[in-house]
Amino acid sequence: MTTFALVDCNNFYASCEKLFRPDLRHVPLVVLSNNDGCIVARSKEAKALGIKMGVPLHQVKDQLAYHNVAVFSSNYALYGDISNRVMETLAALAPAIEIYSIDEAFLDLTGVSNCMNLTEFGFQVKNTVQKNVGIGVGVGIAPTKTLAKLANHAAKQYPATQGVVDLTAKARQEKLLKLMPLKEVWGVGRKLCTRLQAQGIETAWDLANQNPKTIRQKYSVVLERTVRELNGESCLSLEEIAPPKQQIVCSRSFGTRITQLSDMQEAVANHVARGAAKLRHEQQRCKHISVFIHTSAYNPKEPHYSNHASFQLPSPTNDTRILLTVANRLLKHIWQDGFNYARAGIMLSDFYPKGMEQALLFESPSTFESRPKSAELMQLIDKLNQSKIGQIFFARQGIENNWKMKRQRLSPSYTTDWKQLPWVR
DNA sequence: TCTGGGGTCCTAGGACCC
DNA sequence: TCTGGGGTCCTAGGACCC
Repeated sequence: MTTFALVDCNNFYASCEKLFRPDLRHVPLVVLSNNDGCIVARSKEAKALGIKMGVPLHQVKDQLAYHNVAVFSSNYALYGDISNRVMETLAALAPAIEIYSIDEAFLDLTGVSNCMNLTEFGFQVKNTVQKNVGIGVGVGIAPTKTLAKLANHAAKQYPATQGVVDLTAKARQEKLLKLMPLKEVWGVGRKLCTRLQAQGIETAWDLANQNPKTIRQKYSVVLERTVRELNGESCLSLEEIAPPKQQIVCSRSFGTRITQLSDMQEAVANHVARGAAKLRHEQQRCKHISVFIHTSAYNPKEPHYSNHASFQLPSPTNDTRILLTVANRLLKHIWQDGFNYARAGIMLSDFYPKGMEQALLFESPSTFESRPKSAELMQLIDKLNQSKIGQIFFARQGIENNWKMKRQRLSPSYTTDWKQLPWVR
C-alpha cells in the first residue's frame, strides 16, 4: 500500500520574515502581495487578530496600525532561498520527494512503516527542518495525496497533534473525514462546494460516500479521483521530476496607472525580457507569444478596456530581440489612448526543446531567424544578469520605469546578497 | 487614492476530414 | 419532403491549486 506525507511550512512567508528578525518573534506580522496590494501571508499572531487572507491592504490599514502589526512587501528572493533549504532537508530524509509548491512537498513513505513508526518519522521531519532551517512545518501522513493533505490540515488545526498526524488507520480517516467541512478537501473549490452542498453534501465524509461513477457523470473525472482518494484508493502518484512547463506568463500591476503608450512599451518590454530569460532557463524556445493589457477591474466609474493579441512565429525562438519586436507590434495593435491602464503582461507558449524545431520549408533570411550568434549573446546576457556585477537590459525596457510596482516595505535579501547579510553584534 | 501572480487540467464546441 | 456518422484537432473558458 502506498503511503504519502505532505509537509507544509507554517505561515511560510511570514515565518521567513521572522527568521532574521528575532525582535519580531511574537509580534503579529503580515506579508503583502506584489505592488503591496493585498495580504498574502499572516503570522499566527496576525491570524489571531482576525486579519483575513487576501484582503486589500487599504481596507485593514487602520487595524494593522492599531495593533502594531509588522508589515512587509513580498521578498521572493528570500522566500525562494529558504524554500530551497527546506526542500534539501526533506530530500535528505525521505526516499523520494515531490516539490509541490514553494512551501509544500509530498514525500513517498511507502515501506517506511516497516522500519519505523510513521508518527515518529513525522516528528523527525518536523524537528530536523526546525533545527536546520528554523521554519516550522506540519506533517500529514496517509495512503493517498488527498488524505495526506487533509491530515496536514488537521495537524495545523489541532494543537494537540503537535503538528503531526498519521492517518494511515482506517478508523482515524473516518473520524477526521466526518469532522472536515467539504471546502477543506483538496480539489473542491468555491464553485464545486456550492454545487455539492446543494446536493446535501456537507463534509469530506459525505463526499467520500458518493458513487464515483455518478460523480464522474455529474461533475468530472477530477472529482471522481478525489472521491476515490478520500476512500484510500491512490489515484495521484508522486511526481519526482517536474514536467516541463507548457507556458510562461509574466504580468504585473503597475505602481501607478499607465496612460502613455511609451510607458506601456517599456513595461511590456520588461515582461518580455523576464519571460525570455525564464524560457532560456527552461532550455526551451517558443513559437507563440501574446500580449495583454487592461484597466482596473475594481473601479466601476472608470471606463473599462481589456484586450490581447497574439502571434505565431515562423520558427521557435528564445531570442529576446525577436520577442521584443513582435510584442511591441502586438501592443500597438491593441493599444487605445484615453484609458488608465492597471496591468499588462505577456504569455509565451507552444514550446520546442532545443533541437526539436521543424526547419522552415521556404527559409528566408528575414527579420526573424537570421540572427547570428543568437545563443551566445543570450547566454552572455543571462550570465551577466545572474552575476552580481550588474544588470544589462534592452533600451526598450527603459530606465526610469515610473510605473514600477510598489514595494515600500521590503526586507533585505539576507541570504542571497553579500551586501545584505544580517549583522550579529 | 489604494484590490497579486503564475500555473495546470478538463470540457464543450467548432472546424475540418473522409 | 426526406441530407450520415464517426473521428481528430484546436481553442476558449472554467475550475482548481499555491
